[in-house]
Amino acid sequence: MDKKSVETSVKNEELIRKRRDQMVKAAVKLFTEKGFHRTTTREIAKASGFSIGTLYEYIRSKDDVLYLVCDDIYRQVNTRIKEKIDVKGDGLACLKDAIATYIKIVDEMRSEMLVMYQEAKSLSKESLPYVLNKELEMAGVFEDILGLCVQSGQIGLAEPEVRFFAQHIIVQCQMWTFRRWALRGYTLEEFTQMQINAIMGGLTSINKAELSV
Amino acid sequence: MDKKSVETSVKNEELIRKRRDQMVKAAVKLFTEKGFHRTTTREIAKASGFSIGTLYEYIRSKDDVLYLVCDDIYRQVNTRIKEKIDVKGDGLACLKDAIATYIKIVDEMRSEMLVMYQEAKSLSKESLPYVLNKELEMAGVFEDILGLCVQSGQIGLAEPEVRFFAQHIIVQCQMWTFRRWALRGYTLEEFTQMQINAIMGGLTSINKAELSV
Amino acid sequence: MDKKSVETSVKNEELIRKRRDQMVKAAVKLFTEKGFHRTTTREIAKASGFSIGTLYEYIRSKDDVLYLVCDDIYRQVNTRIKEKIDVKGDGLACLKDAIATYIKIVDEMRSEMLVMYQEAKSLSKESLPYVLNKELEMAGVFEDILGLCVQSGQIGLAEPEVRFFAQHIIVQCQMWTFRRWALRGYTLEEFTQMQINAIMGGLTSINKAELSV
Amino acid sequence: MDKKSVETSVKNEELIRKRRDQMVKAAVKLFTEKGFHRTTTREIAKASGFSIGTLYEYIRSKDDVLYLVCDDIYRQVNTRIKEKIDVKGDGLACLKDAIATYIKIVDEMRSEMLVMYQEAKSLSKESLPYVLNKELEMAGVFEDILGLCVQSGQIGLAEPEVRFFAQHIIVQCQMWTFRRWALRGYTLEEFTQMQINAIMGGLTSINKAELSV
DNA sequence: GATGAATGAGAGTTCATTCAT
DNA sequence: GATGAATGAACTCTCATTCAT
Repeated sequence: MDKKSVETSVKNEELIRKRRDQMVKAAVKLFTEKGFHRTTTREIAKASGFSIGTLYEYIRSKDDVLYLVCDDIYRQVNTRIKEKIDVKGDGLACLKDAIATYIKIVDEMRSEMLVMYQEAKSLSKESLPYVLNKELEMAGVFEDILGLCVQSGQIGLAEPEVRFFAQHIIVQCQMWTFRRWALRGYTLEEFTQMQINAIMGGLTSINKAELSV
Repeated sequence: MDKKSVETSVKNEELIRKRRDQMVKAAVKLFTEKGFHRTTTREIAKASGFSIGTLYEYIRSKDDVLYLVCDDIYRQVNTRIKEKIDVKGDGLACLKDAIATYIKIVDEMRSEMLVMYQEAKSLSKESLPYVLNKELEMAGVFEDILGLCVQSGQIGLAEPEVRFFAQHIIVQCQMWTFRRWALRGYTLEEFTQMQINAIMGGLTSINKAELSV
Repeated sequence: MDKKSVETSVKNEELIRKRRDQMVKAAVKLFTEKGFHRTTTREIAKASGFSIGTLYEYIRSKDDVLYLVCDDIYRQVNTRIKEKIDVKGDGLACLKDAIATYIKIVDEMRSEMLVMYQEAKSLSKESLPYVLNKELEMAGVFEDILGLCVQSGQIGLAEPEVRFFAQHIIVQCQMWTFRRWALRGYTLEEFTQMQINAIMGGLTSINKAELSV
Repeated sequence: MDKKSVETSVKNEELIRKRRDQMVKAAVKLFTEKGFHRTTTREIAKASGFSIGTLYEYIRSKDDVLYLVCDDIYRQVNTRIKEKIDVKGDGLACLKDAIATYIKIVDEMRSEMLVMYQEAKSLSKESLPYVLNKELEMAGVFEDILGLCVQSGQIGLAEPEVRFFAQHIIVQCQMWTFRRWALRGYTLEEFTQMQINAIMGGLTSINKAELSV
């Protein structure tokens, strides 16, 4: 299931892309302000710059809008990650860079990601797994980097621990969006530094910690 | 603003407590299944065991139900925390216990907490700060424990770092609810152990980590 | 159909009178402020100083309250008219006095009468004729006075004209309630004087007027 | 604030006019039968010939219907008055004609005006002044005619008396709607003749009357 | 392809009335 | 006689969706 899977009565692919861009942009703005359920399709159409009739030429239902929004956001996030994060060289250095980079991406796409985390639960039974999969794909990057560290002997983690740690890291970075209210006092730089310390510290000292538990 | 602040036309306090318990229990179940917006007041009334008219004798609007749900959950979580977490003795040992205990509470109240994190954004402008405050109160417990560690010289953190770390810990523990889909492979015990390793490792090695960054 | 016709489950007549007085007083106040339909039975009960359950011990339905209110108002108006208006002596002088007196009564019972004229249409099919009858009874007083004038030869009106003129007079006096917004500029005295001039002028000159038409 | 001030989600002005005509016509009928409060929006929609959804495309709330009804009635009344009443020539003759004409208009629009006088009180705080203003506008026509009489020396009235007398006349004419139940015995012609006698007699004899009071 | 008027199921909420206590 | 919790029919209003133009 991918972007094309949302059926359309319009044939011109170029136009579809254009209209959906307008739509997603408008929807993210509206969902950010008032949430998915409190936003009406009329509002989405109006903010997109076309009529309600036209909106329904490019989607089958309001749920499709949410799906397109989530899909678009993941697309962007993944693109940026692939552009900016290289999985090679020194494992730990690579990880540190990746964390900083990912937090920066999270910061740039703050509203979008917040919308996604708050509304994803409203996705249809069919769309949700697809979206969660994209999230796992993203986690994969961190798993790869952690794998690099393991391979080079920098850290000692079994496979299940690697998977867990990737999630651990992602959640910490995303916290910048969903716990914003509790982090008002910190700048992006401070937050980044503290997260790197906390995460990487935890990682490198696991063996010692395990002994002491 | 506390529980009593939601106005009622019913006067019998005992009855109010009873009916609201029924209501909150029913609402949590329904919100878990289909979310706040997709649940109708009629469904809440029915699941509570009384009529729609009776429901509205105990609340003024649907939003009140959400508020009562959040309020009730925090009340329970805080009660359990105060019952089970002692802030005294060896700081690090205390912290380890606290993490394990908190994760256990999170696990027991999984549905409730999930509902809260997903729907809190729908709270009214007046209720939201109240609820966020309860969350900060909860974070306070971890700040206190970290303070204990700092005092005893077990870890070296400045005040802002303490506040940050408390949030860091809370988010990691709560992850057991909102990232459940990504943690299917782990038992509660495994998850707890890994989090303790990750968090406490990170903590004790911060000085070292800072040097190496 | 009279006051007693509104059935009660309470037997003590004294109590019935007392409770209904409270009720009517409260209802007039509320109906004045927000109209019959926008006033709830709960509000009436509360303003009356007893519970909703008690309210329904003294009425069968909300409509009964309106009936009791109208009935009570007519009772008061008629009592005052009978107290203060004498149908004897010089016809025209008597009429002039009656007009002034009636306007005074209208002024004293402004809110009550306004409520009645605005809400009477909501009376049940059975109550309305009864209330309208009371109004005709009131008009009867003016018919009697006009009869006095005719008998003494002061004015020359046939019977149908007498009936019409009584209505004409009553409407002009009541105008002080229902056209208040258009009469803001006048004092009660000015209004009274102008009405007397207008009405009595019309009356005494009818023969002449008829010729000129 | 005029007809257009009631917001619509429909853009086609022609259609708005048409639908609102249907709506007002239906509403007047229903309000006449059962009053504003006892009429439901669904009934209005149905009687208008469209669905409840469509009704709400042309109004924002039920109150708007009442406003549109009142506005429409005044529009019609004023149009007819301007068509049929000329303020020129012999003052008294003009006045006599105006009274007869206005009573005829009142008779033609009996139900409409009755609705208005009974329900206007339910208009919103913003609409009421607008509607009362229209009524004063109407009174202005009679003030002008009376002014004509004063100028030509046919009657001797000061300005405040002129304003009062205009109200006096209007109320007498409208009485044909709101006191119908008391005027059953008279034909329109009889009523008209009697009112002309009563009003014009009062008017022309005022100087004389004042002396005798 | 684009439009927007029309639809009606369904949502939240109110309130007159009842009846066990 | 008094109380007030419970009831549910009925109300106003919304909004996703369709389809003729």
